[in-house]
Amino acid sequence: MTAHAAKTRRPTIYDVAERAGVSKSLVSLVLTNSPSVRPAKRTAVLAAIKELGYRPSRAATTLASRETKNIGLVIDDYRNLWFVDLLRGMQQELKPLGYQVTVADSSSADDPGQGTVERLLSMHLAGLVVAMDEPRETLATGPWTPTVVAGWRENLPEGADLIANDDDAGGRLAANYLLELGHTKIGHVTGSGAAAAHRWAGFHSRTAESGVPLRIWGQGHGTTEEDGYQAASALLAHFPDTTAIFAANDTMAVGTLAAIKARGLSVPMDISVLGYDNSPAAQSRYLDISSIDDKSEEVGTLTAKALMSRIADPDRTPLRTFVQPELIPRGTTSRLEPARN
Amino acid sequence: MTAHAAKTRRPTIYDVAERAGVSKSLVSLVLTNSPSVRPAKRTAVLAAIKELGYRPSRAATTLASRETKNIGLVIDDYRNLWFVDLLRGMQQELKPLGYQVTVADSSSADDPGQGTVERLLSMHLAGLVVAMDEPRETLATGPWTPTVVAGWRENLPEGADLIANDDDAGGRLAANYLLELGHTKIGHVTGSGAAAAHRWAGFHSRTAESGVPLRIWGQGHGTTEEDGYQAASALLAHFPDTTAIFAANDTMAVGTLAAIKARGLSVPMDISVLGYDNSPAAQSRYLDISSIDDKSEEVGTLTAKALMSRIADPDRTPLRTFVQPELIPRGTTSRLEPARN
DNA sequence: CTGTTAGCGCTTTCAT
DNA sequence: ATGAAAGCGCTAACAG
Repeated sequence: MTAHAAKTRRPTIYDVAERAGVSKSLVSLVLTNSPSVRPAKRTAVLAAIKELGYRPSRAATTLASRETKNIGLVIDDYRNLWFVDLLRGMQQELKPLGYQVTVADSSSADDPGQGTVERLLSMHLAGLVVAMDEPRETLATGPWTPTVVAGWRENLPEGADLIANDDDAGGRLAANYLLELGHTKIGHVTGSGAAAAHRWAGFHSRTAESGVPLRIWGQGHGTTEEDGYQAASALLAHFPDTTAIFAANDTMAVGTLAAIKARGLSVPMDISVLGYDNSPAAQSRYLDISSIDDKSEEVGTLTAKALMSRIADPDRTPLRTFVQPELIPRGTTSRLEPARN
Repeated sequence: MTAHAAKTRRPTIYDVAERAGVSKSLVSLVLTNSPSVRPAKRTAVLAAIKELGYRPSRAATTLASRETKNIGLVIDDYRNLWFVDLLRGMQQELKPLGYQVTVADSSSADDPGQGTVERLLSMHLAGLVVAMDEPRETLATGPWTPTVVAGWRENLPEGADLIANDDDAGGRLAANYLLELGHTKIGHVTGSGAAAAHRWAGFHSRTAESGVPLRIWGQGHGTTEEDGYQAASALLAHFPDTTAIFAANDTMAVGTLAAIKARGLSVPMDISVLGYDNSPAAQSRYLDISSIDDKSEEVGTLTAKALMSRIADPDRTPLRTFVQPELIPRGTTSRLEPARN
């Protein structure tokens, strides 16, 4: 903008029209990339826009056009990095179509969950993606906004699609892997939440098939690193001969690592540790944690597709899609040494 | 909403008024919490709102009231967790005032940086907070939106306030600490970016004062864990007698830890490692990395205050505020054993 | 206290 | 190809 741009009110489409010597409608036409605008006029308008530092008002545009290209993504905590891949997957699918996604975390709202959704919903969203474990209650999203739930399976809003990583299968994958490695004194540190519950269920069902008893700790508690540390510490205190521990998520796996270190044992020589999420922490060169990849990015692209298809056909029957997780072996797991035990 | 809620258009203030048997203005009054509404009418309106599943249109509200209570926060990557504390600090100050903050990451925009800001700016923001290191260019924010830059000091938009952690002081703090611990063979792994540059400068100025030469690695490269690993590996390959390494950030410190482990050395017995940011990784019970706390939350509250004061007085002279960092000693640093060397 | 009347900035027919 | 006019849903004076 030019130097004389005083700190006056922000320019409107009228200012641009006047400066370019055209009508407001013409400006609107170039704004929407209408092909039926003479090049000369178009450049004149573009020039005026630049000179004035004009930026269309999103509010006015939304109001007038009665639709937005915005889709909202609700997560529960920015520190749960799994949403980053989810987001990337969504963007990949959505950006070419001109949509933008706005993310909001519910933890910062006064009213956990509902407040954030409320706020997002008030902006004429084209669609809503809910990605939080443990929603306090069923979300009242209203029937006007296509919504898909990513990664959580309880209390789905009516009519919403569900796209999630198959935590049950992931749990079985984990159990199978540890069993194949020869472990039979197996522990599991878990916590609250639907995801943890399913991982546990899958894990348990597989170990049960092999007649291997499970040492479980952490039920009803949180899923932070500290929770993982506490649960693993307790587990090891009660069952010192444990040779493998499956943690409900990578963060808890780090806590488990701390608990093992605190007992003076080493990983994976004494105890194997397996996490879940294939988070940045697991991928860390230093931590190098064996983990189950929940394919968040794929969940993201499928979520986006579900959204698009529901926008096209609001009445189609709700989807229930489960993405198969994948085991990523790394440095924290190893075959049980015959020597031990 | 009731079961008969057909999938029709979303209800407007008119529908609510009609259902409650009042005028549109009255509905608007209860929406804005006007005290001059009779309780009976108010409850009637509230009931109608609930029954209809009505949600005010943000676009219309914004357009009509000519102001929003929205402030935007631009970051460069959701994985850079430092923004979480910044955000918390801002929220703490802003929420009581009724403002909400919308965060957007520039990495997901086609046009890095500018695209995101552009989008944010188009929504009648009450204020804008820019929190990214290494902006490609000066941001054209326009004079209509009060903006404050948090944590970065180059290429400030004209008229913007600056609130940042004092990286120079932090660097000096780091050097002083390592020196006090008795280290004299000191290394530094750094990377690109203004923050890293200042940390390095401060660190260097302090070691120089004590006549201690510095082994520096990583200039011009990135600041990821892998970058930290590479830089630290190279540094140690050239100067195997190094006893302490200061990393430009915690992530690089983790990479440094990996490099040290790869050489078969241990921390802090053989080498002390000091990070910067006091990130969740540093605070991890398992990693337990000594670090410099950049007081992001405080930067956040000051940022919010700067924003509020500028909204009140758009013409006040730009602030340049530096927050003093604090050293947090943890398990990765220790006094140099007299035995060694 | 409550209803009426103007717009907010922009998109959209509909003419020209 | 371009201009005129009519709203989008809501707030904000003003009257009653």
